[in-house]
Amino acid sequence: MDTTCDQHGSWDVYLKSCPCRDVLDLLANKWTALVLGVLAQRAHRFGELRRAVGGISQKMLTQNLRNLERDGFVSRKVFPTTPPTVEYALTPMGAEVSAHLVALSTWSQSNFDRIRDARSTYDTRSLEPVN
Amino acid sequence: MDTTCDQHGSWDVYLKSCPCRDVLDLLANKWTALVLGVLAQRAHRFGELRRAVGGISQKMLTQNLRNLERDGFVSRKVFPTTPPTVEYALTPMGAEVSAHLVALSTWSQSNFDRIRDARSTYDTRSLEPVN
DNA sequence: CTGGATCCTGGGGGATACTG
DNA sequence: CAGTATCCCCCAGGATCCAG
Repeated sequence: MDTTCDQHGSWDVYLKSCPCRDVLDLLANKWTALVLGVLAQRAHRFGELRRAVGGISQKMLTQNLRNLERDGFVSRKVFPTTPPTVEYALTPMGAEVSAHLVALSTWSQSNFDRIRDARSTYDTRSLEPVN
Repeated sequence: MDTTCDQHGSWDVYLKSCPCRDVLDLLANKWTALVLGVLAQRAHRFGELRRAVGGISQKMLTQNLRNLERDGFVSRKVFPTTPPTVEYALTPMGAEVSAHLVALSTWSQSNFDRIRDARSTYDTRSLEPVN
């Protein structure tokens, strides 16, 4: 069928309705790599995290953290102080994935020059007619 | 400033308007990991690719392939046959990133059981009041 | 077969205001 | 400080039709 993959605990993410698509969607999210990347350095409080990930809105950060917490990538510890203190950290499982994601964002940083070149090549090429 | 990062060819993806955010957005896309994952096995024609990545629409596949081609991750070779034949393949740079992305989707597959557990724990916990 | 062009809807995601 | 709730807009993305 379409949704079952197989019965032995192995899934094929290339199938349309494979349940682990959810996980991949979460990990391959606009913000996830950055959030987990920051948490990979050390635990952060909410406001810290918000400032460390430039441009993320409060709503999106909350939403992402909830999802990451639900799937077991992030732990949320509340200290009953006033004003409230909440600390987010990676779980062991979160550390595993963050390694891959950090590799990705690091790669993007250090290879951006090659990509700029590729873009300008592509853009100029699409202007010239067949020559 | 906010957008410049530094002047020596190094960028900080954690800054709001860092240009390599574009790249990360492309790579951390719902479909990119799957498309590059399929192409990592061998070159594919458009229809093949569409069928290999279950659930992707023709529009999204085209769009993704254009972006991936523009940034130099995928090559597009047209054979002047009738009906037209177009073959997509990874560039060397595409092979580099696909390695990271494949690692990610593979991880999602093989650890989905742990995530299922984390979810059910989270869901049942949120039902119980403080005990 | 490989796409481009169009129409249209759902929800992603920002801004703002309010609570504990 | 760390959220939740609401309003609302915009566009990602599916469906459909058409073309080389």
